[in-house]
Amino acid sequence: MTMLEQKHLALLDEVQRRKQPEAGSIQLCFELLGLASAIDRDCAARLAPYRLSEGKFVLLFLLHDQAGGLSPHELAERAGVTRATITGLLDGLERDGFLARHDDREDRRKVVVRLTAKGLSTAGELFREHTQWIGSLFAGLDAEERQVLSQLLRRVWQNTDAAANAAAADTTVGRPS
Amino acid sequence: MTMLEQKHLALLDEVQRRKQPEAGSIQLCFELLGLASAIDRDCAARLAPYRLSEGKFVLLFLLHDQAGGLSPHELAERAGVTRATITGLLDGLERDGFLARHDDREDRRKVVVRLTAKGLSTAGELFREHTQWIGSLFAGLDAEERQVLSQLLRRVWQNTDAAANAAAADTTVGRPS
DNA sequence: GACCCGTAATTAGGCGCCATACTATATGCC
DNA sequence: GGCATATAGTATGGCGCCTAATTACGGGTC
Repeated sequence: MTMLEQKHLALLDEVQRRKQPEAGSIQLCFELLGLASAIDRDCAARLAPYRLSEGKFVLLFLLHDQAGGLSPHELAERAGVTRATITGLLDGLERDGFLARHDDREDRRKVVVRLTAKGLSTAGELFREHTQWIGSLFAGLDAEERQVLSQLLRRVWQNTDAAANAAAADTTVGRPS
Repeated sequence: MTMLEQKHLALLDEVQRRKQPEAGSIQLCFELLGLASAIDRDCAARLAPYRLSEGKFVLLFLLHDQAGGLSPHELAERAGVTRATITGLLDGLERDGFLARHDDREDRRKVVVRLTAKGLSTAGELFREHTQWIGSLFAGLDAEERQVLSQLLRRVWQNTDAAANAAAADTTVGRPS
């Protein structure tokens, strides 16, 4: 069994047929992407019975220890998505009874989002399940192997645009590395 | 700079605060997912100037050496998405002049999709660019390191549902592993 | 108090993906 | 021939994400 995705097979075939020197890198890249997709799919499948998506789960988690609630704005910042996206996720979560929106009495532009009892218990339950599941994915690797994997991933990440942009920001604000 | 995504930071913080034993695995998992997302984002950014998405690029590639064209059905199979998804992608690609739909004279249910000249040249150009770019991501790793990374990824993949399902299918059809 | 500007949240519209339901055509069986 | 069934493609509606536009409110300035 291959861990590659269907869409990548044709690409890889062609690269290998042409005997291009990048073939090894490309297969490796597709293995990495395929594994990440498989993990995302598993995650979605685990959350689906609760009528939750990964994005919604993150909101539940962000709210689980905030007795005073959070505003959509804060949720957007901490989840790393736009406020517009938060609006849509909150709509679904409110519809399904996981949380409620309340008016902020001090600043009438604001909304305060708080979990319901259902939301709170679901968040706790899922948090435990979720961490155990992820732990089980990497259960086969010992501490040293995990360290090696982390280092290799980090070195690849250095070549992405995200890293390049971070480095550029670094040189303009602080010192060049 | 961290390669973790915003949404993962809060989760990871909480796990570490609770000193759960899975903390190392979870950080590693999030590094893996973050790298994959960074690669996907870079890919999307590279294709955006052409008004293409990754899904559309795959279709262009699948068609680039098919002088006789392919049907939406075949495209769906080879790309690993549903026919409905193909319809949407084709709509966009046809609108932007990369390809055209023709009626099949032999089977009037069928449609034959063929690249235009523009589609053909774009596909060729992008295929070269794309493979070089992926090669550059992994340029920092030598053959042995790539091998190690591949093996580690594969061992993690063994613990996903995809692998479990593949194994189950195996035992029903052929011999247990 | 009227004005401008910034901020909070939402709406509107787009994209890519999905599952489901529908239409048209082909094909096998009686 | 006539009908059931399968297949090809599409339409519809949902989700998560985005950007841009809109609406409501707050706070400063004159």
